Amino acid sequence: MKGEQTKSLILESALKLVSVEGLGAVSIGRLAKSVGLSKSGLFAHFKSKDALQEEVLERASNEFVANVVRPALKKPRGIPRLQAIFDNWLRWASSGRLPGGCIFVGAAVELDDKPGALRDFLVKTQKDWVATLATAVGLAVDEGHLPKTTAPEQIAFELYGIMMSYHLYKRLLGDRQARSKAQDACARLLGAP
Amino acid sequence: MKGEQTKSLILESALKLVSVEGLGAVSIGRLAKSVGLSKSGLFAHFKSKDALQEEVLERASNEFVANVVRPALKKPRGIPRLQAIFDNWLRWASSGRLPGGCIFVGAAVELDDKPGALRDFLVKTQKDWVATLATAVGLAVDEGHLPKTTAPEQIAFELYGIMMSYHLYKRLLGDRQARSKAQDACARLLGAP
DNA sequence: CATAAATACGAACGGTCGTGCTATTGTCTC
DNA sequence: GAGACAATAGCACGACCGTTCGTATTTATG
Repeated sequence: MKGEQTKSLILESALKLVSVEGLGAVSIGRLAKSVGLSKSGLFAHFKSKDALQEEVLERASNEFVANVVRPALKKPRGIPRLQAIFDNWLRWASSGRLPGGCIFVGAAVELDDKPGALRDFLVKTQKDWVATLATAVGLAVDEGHLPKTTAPEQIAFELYGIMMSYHLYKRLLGDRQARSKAQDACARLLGAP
Repeated sequence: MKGEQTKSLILESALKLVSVEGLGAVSIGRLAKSVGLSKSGLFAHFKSKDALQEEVLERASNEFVANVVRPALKKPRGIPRLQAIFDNWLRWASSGRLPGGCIFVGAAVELDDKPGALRDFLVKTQKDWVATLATAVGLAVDEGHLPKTTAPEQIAFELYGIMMSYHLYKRLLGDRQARSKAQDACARLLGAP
């Protein structure tokens, strides 16, 4: 089937466009032009714009797992794995791969007041993600890398915040030290009780 | 002049609408309907949509200063003032006043890749804000409330992150403990070296 | 190679968008 | 109260939106 590979090309383009302009700001017409298809030709691959957006989010989620989560699972449990997760996230959030930064940061803010299947899907992926973070922290406690009094969900919350702050400092404020600030914050979080 | 007070009413409505839907998603027609004006009648108050958006951001900034920054300045320098800033921010970020949450969180993500006067204005306000945070931290160091080795800009970065994480946990994930998580994170940041 | 199916195109639909015009209404000043 | 001026409404415009439909072209299948 050639359809599948065209669809994949469309989503590839959509991912970049969405990362820059946001989910709601990408129109089918402009996306079609960026891929070199006609509006209706592109539309035929998805039954609706909602479906297109959902597939974009799904693809982003898959890439996130492949680039951030999965590689880190090869590292030994505990701090090394946590550190790998964090480093991979930093890389993902500012790789040229997504020229506009992490899609989920944009989607989270855009959809937090917009009920619907799209929001539901996003919530699911984000809950999965913080659960993954918390689990990794829990393993670090088990390994004795972090004190037994550590609350994994609290650490996940703070890691999430560091990443968001990094995103903003780098992309909006243009802070060249954003990365080192994020790393310092992470080091203190994981290094001191 | 009646014009000014109508304009104020428009901005009042716009603030709420923008907080829920985002800057780019609020159209002049819908805003007009929500205020009870005709599209052109409303439009006449601003020479362009850009100008309208800028005035919305400016008003939000004024409200932010009035609700978050200024009241905290009455507290004594150091930890008490820092704590007040943080508490006020939490309240602002989830008061019914802005039904969709903090406007700047939305605007920051929406405008980070969209050059223009609007983005420039936002960057200015956000830099002011982190500078204010850092200054408050510096004062706490001067007062001896925080160790002399504290890096104020680093603490500001992390406070920013805690607030962003709180916003997301509460609004998107619907976490009822978001507030206490944010407070715990803040307590650790300001309470332990 | 023929044929059926999958894929892409172009045009058109009712809507909404931001933004100009021209009137008409309302409000302030003397 | 009348005249000047600010404020609002109504309407029209071109552009783009998501979506549908009929048709042409490409691809896969026998």
